Amino acid sequence: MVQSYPARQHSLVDDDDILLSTLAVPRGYIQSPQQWRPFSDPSGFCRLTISSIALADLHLPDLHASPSQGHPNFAVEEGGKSKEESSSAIVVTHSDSSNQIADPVVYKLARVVGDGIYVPATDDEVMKAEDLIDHKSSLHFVLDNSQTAVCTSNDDTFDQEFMPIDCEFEDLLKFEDSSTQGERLDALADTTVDLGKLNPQFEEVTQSESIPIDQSQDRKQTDPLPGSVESEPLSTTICTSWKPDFSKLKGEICLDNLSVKELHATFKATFGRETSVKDKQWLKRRISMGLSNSCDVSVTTFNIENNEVKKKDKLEDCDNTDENHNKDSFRGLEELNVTGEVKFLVGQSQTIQIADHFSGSSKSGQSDAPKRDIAFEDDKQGNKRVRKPTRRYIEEVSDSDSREFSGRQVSSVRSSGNGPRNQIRPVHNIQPMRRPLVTRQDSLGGSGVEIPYVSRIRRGRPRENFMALMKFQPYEMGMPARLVKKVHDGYDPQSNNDRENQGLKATPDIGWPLQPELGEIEQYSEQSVDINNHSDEGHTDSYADVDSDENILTVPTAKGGTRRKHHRPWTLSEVVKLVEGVSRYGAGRWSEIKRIAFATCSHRTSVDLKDKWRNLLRASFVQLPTEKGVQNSKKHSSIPIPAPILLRVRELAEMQSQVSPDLKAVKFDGHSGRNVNDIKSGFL
DNA sequence: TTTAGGG
DNA sequence: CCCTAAA
Repeated sequence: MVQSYPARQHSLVDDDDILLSTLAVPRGYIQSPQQWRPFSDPSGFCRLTISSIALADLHLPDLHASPSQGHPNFAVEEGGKSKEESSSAIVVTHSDSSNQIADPVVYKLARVVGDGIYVPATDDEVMKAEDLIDHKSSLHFVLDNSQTAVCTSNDDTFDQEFMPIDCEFEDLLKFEDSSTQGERLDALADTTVDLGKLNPQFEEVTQSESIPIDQSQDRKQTDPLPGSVESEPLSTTICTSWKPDFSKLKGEICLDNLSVKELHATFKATFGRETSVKDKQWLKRRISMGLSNSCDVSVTTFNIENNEVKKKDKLEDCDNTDENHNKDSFRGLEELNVTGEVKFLVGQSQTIQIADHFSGSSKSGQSDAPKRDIAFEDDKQGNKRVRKPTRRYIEEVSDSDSREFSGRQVSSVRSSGNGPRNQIRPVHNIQPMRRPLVTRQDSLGGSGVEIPYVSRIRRGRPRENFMALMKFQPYEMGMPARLVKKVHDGYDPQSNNDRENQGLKATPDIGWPLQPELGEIEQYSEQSVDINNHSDEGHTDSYADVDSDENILTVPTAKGGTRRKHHRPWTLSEVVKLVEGVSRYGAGRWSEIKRIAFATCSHRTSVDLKDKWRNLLRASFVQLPTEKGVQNSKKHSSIPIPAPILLRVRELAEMQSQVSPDLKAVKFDGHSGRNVNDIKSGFL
């Protein structure tokens, strides 16, 4: 199948061009002209992956090296009209003269010609760009650690970029139960960086240790939250008027020491709005979330120093709640619509600290040893520190939980799994309350030996959801230059491969640079989060173990019916992601799309994507004529696909000439002329 | 292993 | 979604 669209964007993000493509620019640094959509990732960095521009000679490490001290001004200007044109972009950065510590790196301009060749910008272009930048102050932001950030707010889609909220992490989100919230919040204030959670390899190591026997008890010993936790922030937050004032957020924040009043101030600085909540814990938690922007690295380590863990008693809380905390961060995201600029700022400070934390000891965070050390330091301080439940553990627990939900006890042994997942799946009837040691039965020698399932080392490709983990590990981005360099040099040959796949790629490949025409659809990325929440809420538990055994064939649905276990309805956000993926990579590059856009979805194989696309295609041509809104009348149980998305699908299909002739016939019925602009006006 | 296509 | 052929 022939796909032809201008300057395939992915040429910018392909592995070979890491340096070119993974420019990590603190969010907020880029004024994005209409058609350019910077990537962003939860750590707060944007990846500039613009269809027609590229940055050459980037000193990526340098950019990271001085995160919180000062940044180069960074500006993007658009010179051409359409992205098809060979020369449409100019990118200029220059040192911020107002800040001595400003990053001295000067980024060169480059253009990407249609065929993907990078062409250094001419002096003329550079000058032109600089001129623009100098005279249009709106084009660039001056973001110091203490200066005002200009918010791109609603005219931009920064706020609505895809966040990897759904999929696996959704599951995690749902896994918590309300009884844990109070404690989580408590723990948050002194949470420590949970490395293990962030690094599967670390998991492998640590899981051989004892595992928290009783998780739920610990959770309950803290006081519950004031009931407003989930609802309060929701009500007021709208991103359009969202303008945080970072001038109040300086460097390190120790939320612990703040009074309620100060917390309020911080809150406002963080979220750009007032809060009436007086609960200190809540405030701290909220702010932390806002600041941490879903980075799993626990927020409130803001002033952690030298691996010092302040209160070890709370550490234990943290043990049991870090995953919840993690979820919470996400939930915070969903609710608060926390976006961009906050992330960035905090991403910076966080990054720095974490980098400090690790510099020297863990090259890129991939090797076991350093991490183990760090984690065990905690152990030393906290005597009998209960092992943190690792991500996998959580997954397992949720597995067993949902099994119980569906009224089945799974004791079967899958001695020889057919999929990667089976390799790491413990087979015991896992219950949070009683589980001395997780083992799995192995088929070694056919004798069904029980071994700590931890000991099995992942082979071959890393877990797909590994990237999800890596994503929330901003320290990768903030590593001192030398460390980053190591990565690039393939410092550690052993994990070099992994590193390429996860370390470098995972961090940037998170969001989608949205294309202009897709502006409308972006609406749904946000909305879809809601949809996910609401529609899935009821039976999330059932989903939690979706990637578990096939033993369970059906799951009860909210409506009382049953659904096949392995059928997970596509959420709107997933659909949007898919559409985006297709638009970027082209239909057919399913594995690419899978890897990039659905990195967090361990389900949704590339085949699934393909299938879904096929369906979408069909749907788009079949029901497009029915005009907007009407298609909701479908009796289908699946979610209705909003017309704009379908239109987009059709567009893409036509663009990539993958429209089957018979479908094509349908499309000529008066609406075919509609272009995206029409849609926009019609819908927004 | 990935993709395309049928079931 | 699953399965399989083909690349």
